[in-house]
Amino acid sequence: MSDIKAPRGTQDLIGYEVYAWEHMQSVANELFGSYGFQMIKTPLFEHTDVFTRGIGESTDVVGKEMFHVLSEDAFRRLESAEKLKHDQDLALRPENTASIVRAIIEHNLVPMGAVPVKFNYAGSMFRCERPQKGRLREFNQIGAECIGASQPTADAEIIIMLMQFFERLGIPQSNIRLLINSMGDEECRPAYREKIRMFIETHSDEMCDECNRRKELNPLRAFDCKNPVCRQIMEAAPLISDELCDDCRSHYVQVKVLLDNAGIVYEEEPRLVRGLDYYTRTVFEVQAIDGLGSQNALGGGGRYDRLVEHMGGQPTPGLGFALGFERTLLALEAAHVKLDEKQALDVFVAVVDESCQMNAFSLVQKLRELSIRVDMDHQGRSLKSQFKVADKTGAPYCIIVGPDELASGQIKIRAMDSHEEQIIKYCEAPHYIYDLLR
RNA sequence: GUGGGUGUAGCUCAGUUGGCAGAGCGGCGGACUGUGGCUCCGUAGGUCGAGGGUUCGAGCCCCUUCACCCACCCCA
Repeated sequence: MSDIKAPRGTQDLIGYEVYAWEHMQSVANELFGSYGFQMIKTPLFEHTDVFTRGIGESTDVVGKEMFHVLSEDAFRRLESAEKLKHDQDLALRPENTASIVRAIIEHNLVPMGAVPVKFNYAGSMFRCERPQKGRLREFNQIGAECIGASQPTADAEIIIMLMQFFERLGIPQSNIRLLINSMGDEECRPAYREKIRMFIETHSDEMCDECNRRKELNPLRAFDCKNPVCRQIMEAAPLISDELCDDCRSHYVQVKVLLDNAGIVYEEEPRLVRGLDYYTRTVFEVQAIDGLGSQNALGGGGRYDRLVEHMGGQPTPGLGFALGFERTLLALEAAHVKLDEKQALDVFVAVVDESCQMNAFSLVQKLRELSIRVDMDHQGRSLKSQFKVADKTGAPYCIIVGPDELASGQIKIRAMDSHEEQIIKYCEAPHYIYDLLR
C-alpha cells in the first residue's frame, strides 16, 4: 500500500508478540537461573574480526550474511576506496557466542582453574539472508553459554535445561525432537574430515556442485545437503561415531548416560553437523515436528573447547546453545498453545457528559497513583460507545461519572461481567477499587 | 544469489469470455436519548502495488518494475 514499511526481513513485535517475547525471557531467566546462569548483555555490534575469528570465515553466516556497520567517515573512506581503520571495521552480531567469548577474554572472567562462568542472554541477531518462514534478517534469540567446564555433566545439564525450557513454555514433547551427535575433537576430527573429503572425491561426478565446492573448506557439510542424490551417496559415507578417539567416545557415552538417567528422549544423528566452525564433541539440535516449514530448528548448540583459545584467550573449554524466539512462537502456535496475556486495563472510567470530565480525569489520576491500570475516553464518545470501548479492553470494572451522582459527591461502579452496580463516595473510590481488585 | 507464488476496503478474500469495484469480519452511528457483549438496521472506507502498452472500454490481456510470501541455500 504505502512505501512506508520496515526493511525487508525485519518486523515490529506488537501486542501478543511482545508479551510472548517477554514471557519467554522471564521463563528463561527463571529456569536458567536455577542452573546458576546470569544475564549478560553484549553490544549489538563488534569488531568484524570477533566474528570472522570466532565463527569462522568459511561459514555462510560470516562469509556472506553479515551486516556491516559504517560510520559516516568509514562510509566515505569506502566510497573513495580507502581501507577502513581497524576500529571502523564493525559488524552487527549474527549470533552471540563469539561476543560473549570476547567479553570473557577481555575481562578475564575465567582465569586458569577458575569456576566456570555461566551466562544467558536474549536479544536481536542479524543475518542478511532471504527471508522465509522462520527466517528473518533481524531475529531474536535466547541462549546460554557455560565456559570453563569440561566434564560431560556440563553437556548434559545444558541439554536438559534447553528441553525443560520448551516444556515450561508448554510445547508438548511429541511436537519436538532432540538430535545429538559428537563431532570429535582435534585428535580425531582432522582424520575423519580427510576421510569424508576423499569419499566425496571418489563420488565427485555424481554429487552436486555445491558439495564439490565445499569438500575442501568444510566437507562435513555434505551431510546437510538436501539434494536427493547427494543424500543417497552420503548414506554410505563413513560416520564420525565410528571414528571418534577414545576420549571423545568416552565423553559422548557419558553424556548419553546422563541424559538417559534424566529421562531425556533423544535421537542419535551421526550426520548432524553444525554449520559453525567452532563446535567440537557434543552437538545437539531441537527440531519442531510441524509448523515450521523447512526452517525447523528451534534451537541448537554444542561444545566449543578450542574457541576461547582460538580467539586469543587461555585454553578454556565451553559450550552453549541458542534458540530462536520467532521459530519457537511458530511452534507454540502449531501446538495451539496460547500464552495467557493479562488484559491491559483494570478499570475504565466513563463520563455521562462533558461536565463530568474534570472529575473523571482527576479520579483516573488518583487510581493511577495506586498503580491501578485505568483509562478513560479522550474522543468525546457517547456513553454507549464508552461502554463498548470498556468492554473491548477487558477491564473487569467500569466507573460511571455522571451529574446525578456527582451532585451528592458519588460515583457508580459497574462490574462488567455480573452487571452489578454500586454507588460509593467519590473520595473513597480509589481505595475501594484497589481493594476490589485484590 | 536461484526458482515458484501472491499483490483488490483496516483484516481475510471474491470478482466469469475485457463492460457501473463486491462480500464477510472489523470501524462508526442507531434500535423507549445515563449503560457493553447477542441480534437487527444504517453508514463510511479503495490511485484494484507502481509505471507503460493494446482496446471504444482494462482489476482482468501484454511489457517493465517494486513489495511480500514460500522454497533452494544456510541456520536459531
